[in-house]
Amino acid sequence: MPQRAKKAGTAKIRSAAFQRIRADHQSELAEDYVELIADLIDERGEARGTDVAMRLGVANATVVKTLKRLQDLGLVTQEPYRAIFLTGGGWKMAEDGRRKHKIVEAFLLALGVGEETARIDAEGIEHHVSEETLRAMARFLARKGS
Amino acid sequence: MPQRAKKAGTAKIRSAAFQRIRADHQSELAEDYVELIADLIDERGEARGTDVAMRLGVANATVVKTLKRLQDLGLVTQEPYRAIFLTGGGWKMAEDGRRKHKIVEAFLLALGVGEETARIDAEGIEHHVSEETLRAMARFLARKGS
DNA sequence: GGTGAAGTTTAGCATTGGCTAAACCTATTG
DNA sequence: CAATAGGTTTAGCCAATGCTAAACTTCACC
Repeated sequence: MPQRAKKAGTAKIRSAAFQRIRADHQSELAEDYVELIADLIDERGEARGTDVAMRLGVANATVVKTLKRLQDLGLVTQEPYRAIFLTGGGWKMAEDGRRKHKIVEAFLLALGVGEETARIDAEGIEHHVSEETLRAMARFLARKGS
Repeated sequence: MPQRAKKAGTAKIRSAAFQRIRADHQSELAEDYVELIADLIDERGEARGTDVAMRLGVANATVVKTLKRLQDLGLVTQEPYRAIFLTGGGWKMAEDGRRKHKIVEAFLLALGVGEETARIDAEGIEHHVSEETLRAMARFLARKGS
């Protein structure tokens, strides 16, 4: 007794996009953390919770809680009251994030977007671009650069 | 007693990006809902909770709960066991989302990204592009089209 | 008009990611 | 080597978003 014809197939395909976005959001925070920790280690030799909290704009306690989760995920290691380190997996994720970020930001700049905006938008976009889109952006940059 | 020189200004600017992303995430779900409801109303005259749930790929109960919040936000109206309607503000938000989505998707296609990927990526990206970036994308499309 | 299937809501639970306040280490400095 | 300031963690709260299972409406059909 369908009140209407159901485009079931369409619905399923559509929902896939939303499901991917929800999954992305889950990893997004993790990526932001490890990327930031990697930056801090590179910049100043170590990453402290307070610095992470400041740069992310959240409270200290929030960082502690999230780091616990990241530790469970095998991305970081940590002793109480000590600096934060990345595991192999953590570094891999951080590098991947930086790679995406660089491409997206460079691409936006090449598109004519201002520096400040490019950096901010890249931060939001980097977690939602597929490899295919990244390749297209890289292609654009190569063409433009030549 | 700084163990190191603090680039306080940089930290503040950086955290702004993350704070915007967190804010974006809050409105993101709302936008997805109203956009989807608008689509359903246009396509078939009314939006039912079940359809929304199916297309988003979440459980029915989740939709009910979220719609309650959207109602509090003044975006939708609803009577129990009845279809869902958008308020003026809801329509405005939906239109804005569709506008962004269209630009981003068309832009990705113009970049050479495949249809399927363009649609999925656009869904994720549309909530994170500034007006400035949208203008740059529109400019690109205009140039390309001419 | 009664009945049953489909759609909707309620209830109750889990997880994530925020917060503040208080307790707790660490390490510089006097 | 004690005091103390600053960094870190714990405890306990809240809101949002997801779920399943059970209760409740609606409506089409007999």
